[in-house]
Amino acid sequence: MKDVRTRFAPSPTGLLHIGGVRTALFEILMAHRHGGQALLRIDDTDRERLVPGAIKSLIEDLRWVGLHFDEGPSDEEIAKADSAPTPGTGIGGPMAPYVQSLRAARYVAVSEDLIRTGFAYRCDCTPERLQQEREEQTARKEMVGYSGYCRERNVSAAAPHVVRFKIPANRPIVLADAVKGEVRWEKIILRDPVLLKSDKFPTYHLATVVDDHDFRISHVLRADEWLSTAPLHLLLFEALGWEAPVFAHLPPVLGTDGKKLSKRHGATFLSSFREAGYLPEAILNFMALIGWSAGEGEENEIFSLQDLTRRFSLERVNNAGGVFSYEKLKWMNGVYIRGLQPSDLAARLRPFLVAAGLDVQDEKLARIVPHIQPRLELLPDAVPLIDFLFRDAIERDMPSMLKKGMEAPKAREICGQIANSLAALETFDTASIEAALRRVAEESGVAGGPVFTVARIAITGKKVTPPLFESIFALGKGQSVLRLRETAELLATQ
RNA sequence: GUCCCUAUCGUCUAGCCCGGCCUAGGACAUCGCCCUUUCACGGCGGUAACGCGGGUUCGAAUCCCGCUGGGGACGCCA
Repeated sequence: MKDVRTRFAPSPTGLLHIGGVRTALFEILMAHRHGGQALLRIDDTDRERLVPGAIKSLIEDLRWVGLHFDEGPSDEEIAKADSAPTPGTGIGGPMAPYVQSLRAARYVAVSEDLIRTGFAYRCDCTPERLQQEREEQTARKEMVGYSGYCRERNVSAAAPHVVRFKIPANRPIVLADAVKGEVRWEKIILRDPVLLKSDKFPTYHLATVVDDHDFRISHVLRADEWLSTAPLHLLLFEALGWEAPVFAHLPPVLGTDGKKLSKRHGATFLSSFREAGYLPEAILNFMALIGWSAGEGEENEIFSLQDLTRRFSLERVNNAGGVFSYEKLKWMNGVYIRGLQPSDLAARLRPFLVAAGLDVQDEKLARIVPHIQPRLELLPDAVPLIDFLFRDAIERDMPSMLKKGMEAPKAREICGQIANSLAALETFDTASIEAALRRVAEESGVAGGPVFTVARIAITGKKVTPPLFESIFALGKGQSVLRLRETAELLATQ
């Protein structure tokens, strides 16, 4: 396959949705698999729904998740298109501009061509008139859509108007979709859709066709919901005398109830996942698996972006929609966390610890990270596990310490003994700490388990913690001894 | 109402195009056991699916038809 070029064309109306992440991923996988380019195009033709700063956040989100486009809007373009731009987010490319509002004149020119060649016409029907038509059609249980009233009226270009495409009657259409296979329409359901709005901006239909042609897009990968408008797009390519790209309609990402994934199902914005402590690598891997699979003989499910790029194929894209499982994503996030270099994990953990109000000390963090690594699914899971390292005062779960026959006086004695033997240690490392604790257990005639529980709660305050000896090592000798003595005093008053 | 897409364990899916190797494989979740100083990780094992009805065929998850279920589209939104 030659000159593969794909595009991701979000509209700057808000934050990047997780479903959009999958589309963007597939665009990139497809292009890069074949040595081509993936472009980012900003579809800002709906002037009413524009959200200031949205272009910037879209690009930042894509960058954070590890999706890097080869061409896209430059800083200058973003500055022109977005009332709240941030320099440094631009991408740039040889076919600028990549923002549709900056190409507005091009769409007007194409729509004029279409009128001239008889494929389109001006229409000045009022919204009220259209509304009325729709109501009547609904009442008659007919297909709703524009009647074609202005088709032969030769509406003047001077007055406010829209430009509509003339849908040919009874014209069968066949789409050779790269994932759905051959899709046929005996007749087209759409009724003379608007190409150019009265504000002279194009609708999606016109803009996407013109741009996919102008940017030499070879493969259009887009969500399933676009399938029903594909005949229109095919007709437009034909009317314009342009070769249509290959279409590939991607199966939808669904919520647990089988409906399109939305806020009701939980977090859907990519930024929410970032804030919840998901790793970009895990998100990408997981999203790839909704709608795509490696195929027969492959039982592994963990794929880096590079693996995915090497293996991706439209043929292996599924037809049916898939439910987004937060549970499985979490598991996969844990897999990726476990695969991180401890220093890397520490760096990713840091902001979450700080956000939780902890006074993070990097040496302690570095000591404990390898031991919490297999215990994390989400980054913030670390907070309750290691907050004892970064607080001066801790709350102690005394009821859990004094369980299963462990009496307060005995616990107090154990705390004292451990404090003494830790204090006496010359080399303070996990091996010597372990030896010391085991010795205390032996001398006090109590099994290791109960002794460790006493120590654990005395030092960390909790019954669920990282491994004890490593925790003590990370905390440090001074603080550990201090906490044991504090606990002994606490127990004296019990 | 019209049109289009779709249908394998609770979930993601392999297998389907090229019928027999499928007593339907893997993963998440779940249950049990092992490991173990807590909690995890890890290991082992279990429960669990071809939507229904007709064909075609010696033989169908795989091919054909119908039904049903689910989703989407029918905007001067994308």
